[in-house]
Amino acid sequence: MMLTGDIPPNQTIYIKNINEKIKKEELKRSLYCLFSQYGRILDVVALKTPKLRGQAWVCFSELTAASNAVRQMQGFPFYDKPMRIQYAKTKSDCLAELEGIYDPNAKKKRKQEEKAERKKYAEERQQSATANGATTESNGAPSSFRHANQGPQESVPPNNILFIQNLPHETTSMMLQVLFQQYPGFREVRMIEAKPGIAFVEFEDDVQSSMAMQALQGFKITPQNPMAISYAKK
DNA sequence: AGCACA
Repeated sequence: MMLTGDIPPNQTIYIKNINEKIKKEELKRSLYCLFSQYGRILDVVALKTPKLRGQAWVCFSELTAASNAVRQMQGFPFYDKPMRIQYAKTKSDCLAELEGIYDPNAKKKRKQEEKAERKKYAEERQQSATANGATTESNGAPSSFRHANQGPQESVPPNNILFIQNLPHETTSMMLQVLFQQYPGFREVRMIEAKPGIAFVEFEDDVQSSMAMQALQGFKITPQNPMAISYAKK
């Protein structure tokens, strides 16, 4: 019995039943966060046009990553709605490009109204330039954080609350929730308006917080922002 | 429910 509705395996997964209230850029980042545990992500595509809202595509560099994601993230509570995941029906352009078989002119089935829609969303797309790590793997100087110095936190003993630093300023607590709730014992995310770039994530106990810390240490929401996770000072 | 990408 095929859960994927008779669609043959594809390196790209198609996700539907996504909460439509989430803004496009946040959505893409969250998807990137959530799915990069399965492998390298080449691209995340999400459009808010009437026909395409509530859906997204995540393109992996390996088919096995896509397969694992389809199975293991099926029904995952994403912004309060269970994800419905299938393989994509067609090959992503980003893959076709890699394989040198990408022909933009082959897409002539496009209708006028679609063009109009695209135009409408064009500017929005412009300012999203530096979104996900996939396309922007700059191998410059290794992470020069300026850690918001939280004082002598060198030897904080393990506890159930994690302290997260070096987050991009646009990070929302919902994004972090999506990321951290994958780990058992997750309780809540707390952020402070006046202090962007940091967050506190509470777990039921220090074993569970430690697991999450280990799993997500250095996780990049954007290529420039590897998370620095430590235990919070009590 | 809905399969796109300049």
